[in-house]
Amino acid sequence: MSQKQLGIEAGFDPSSASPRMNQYEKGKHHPDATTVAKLCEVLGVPVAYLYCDDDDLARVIANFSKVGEKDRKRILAIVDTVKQS
Amino acid sequence: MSQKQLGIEAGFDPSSASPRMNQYEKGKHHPDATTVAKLCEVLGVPVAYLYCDDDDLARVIANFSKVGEKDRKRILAIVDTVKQS
DNA sequence: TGACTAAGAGCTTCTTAGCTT
DNA sequence: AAGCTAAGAAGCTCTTAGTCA
Repeated sequence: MSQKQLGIEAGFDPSSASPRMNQYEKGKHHPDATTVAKLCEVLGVPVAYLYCDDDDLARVIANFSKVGEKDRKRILAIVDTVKQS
Repeated sequence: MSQKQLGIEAGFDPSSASPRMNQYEKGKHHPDATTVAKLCEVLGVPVAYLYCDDDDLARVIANFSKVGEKDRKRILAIVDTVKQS
């Protein structure tokens, strides 16, 4: 998928979708939270995944919604063993 | 902790920390990603947690770094059973 | 066709100077 | 002290117009 096409599918004005996406990808400008959410939806990635710098946690975020109900409950049972402060 | 104090600890100019934080909390203005990261660091919350609208996944994100090494590996083993596309 | 960039119009936030509880 | 707001200064992005491979 081209930069331009991704922007168009995220709802950008088609006439400026190409430079806009390029400015984001090259780090010249930064998309706001709403724009990030739209791009993630098009790409099928959870927004939280982008804001995660722990590789292990990133794997969990990316796949949590794809595991079965039983496995989700097993994971929740594990994290719920943590003592709340 | 006061709004002002939180902003100061995140590195804002003390003379404008109070209105800035208030504008964020009341939704008048929106902090950029760098600012969000600093505020999360002060609050001890993973940034990914804020960008998560799935309550179950939010619990996992909030506590993943607090479970023991053995349990982290158990969780990773579960999510790694998902077939990659 | 697709990736990329400069420059300015337009829009947003940050700061100042307050008021209110 | 803490929460909150208006309004302008300061800063950023979005659009236009274009180049390069």
